[in-house]
Amino acid sequence: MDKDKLEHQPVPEGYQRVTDALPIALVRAREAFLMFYRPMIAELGLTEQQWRLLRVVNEYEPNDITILSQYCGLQLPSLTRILKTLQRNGYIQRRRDANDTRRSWISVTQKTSEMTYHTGARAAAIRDEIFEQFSEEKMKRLSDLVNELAEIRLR
Amino acid sequence: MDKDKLEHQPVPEGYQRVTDALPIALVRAREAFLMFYRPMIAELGLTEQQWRLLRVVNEYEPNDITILSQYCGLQLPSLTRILKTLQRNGYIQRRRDANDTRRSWISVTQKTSEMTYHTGARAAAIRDEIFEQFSEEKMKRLSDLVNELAEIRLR
DNA sequence: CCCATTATGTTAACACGTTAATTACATTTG
DNA sequence: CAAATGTAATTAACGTGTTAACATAATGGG
Repeated sequence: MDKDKLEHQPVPEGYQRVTDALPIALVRAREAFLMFYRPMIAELGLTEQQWRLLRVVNEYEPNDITILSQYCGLQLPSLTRILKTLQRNGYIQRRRDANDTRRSWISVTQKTSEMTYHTGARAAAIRDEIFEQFSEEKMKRLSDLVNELAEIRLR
Repeated sequence: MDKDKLEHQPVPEGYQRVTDALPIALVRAREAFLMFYRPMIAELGLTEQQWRLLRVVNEYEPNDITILSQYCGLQLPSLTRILKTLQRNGYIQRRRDANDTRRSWISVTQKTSEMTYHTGARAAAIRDEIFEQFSEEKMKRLSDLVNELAEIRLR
């Protein structure tokens, strides 16, 4: 290989500058967005993933762990751990499926229903605060594109 | 999906359905995108974060750890660990700043230059494959929006 | 100069991400 | 119906994410 070229960092045909890399931008965007919610989630004594899972279960209960995994963007091994913690702390409950004993049905407890209800207004206020810096219209355009990207698959 | 569940779960004014939540969509989009690169990164024997960091250092070397942290979207404690591993495996080198001994200057080794050079074409091919499912034009629109969102800040 | 303050990392502790292997049960097939 | 295959969830092992505490070095106002 031509060592002189490397000293000036030549790039092959089609090389993409790393600063254009989408995954990094996605991580940073998520980070900036979540920053607004962290104080609230921390006050509840939850992690961001626990909060995410509880909101999903709250809306789509009862449901099995595989489906929850897809809705939350959390992998099964993570979910196993998180559910264990949340069950221990009284946020969720599980029940074995009678016909297929491999499966469990997950649902929230009253504690979670109440928490979700009472934090709703505050979460909405935070969202409005975000809209002041990033309009609802832009957010809509972004969501559509992001959701579409989330659908692409390796062939 | 049973949207009537909320009958027994009234929602406050302004409540946002969790399936509309942007952070989850961002995670899933990143996941879908990265799926195309995982085989290549795995073959190199690197993790996704190590790969990300090496690409950044390769383009912006030498640089200090705090700046790298910002460019990569990796936090300092993570970077400390990753740099330790990468240095042990001969991918990067560090040098103390003479004027400010707290700081380190990170740069790549020849091993990394060569790797980056040789994988450039394959990475470009993967990107083209992605463009078949998600056009370059959409990608541009998405990147712009995502980068703008990444700039918002808590006041 | 000196002390308080600020800046650059590192360490520690615990939770999550990722892959592979495993367990246990269900379903299909020969 | 038994063997093979597939599926739901867990476990294990290791790396990363996140927060707080820490160590050390630079800096700026008395």
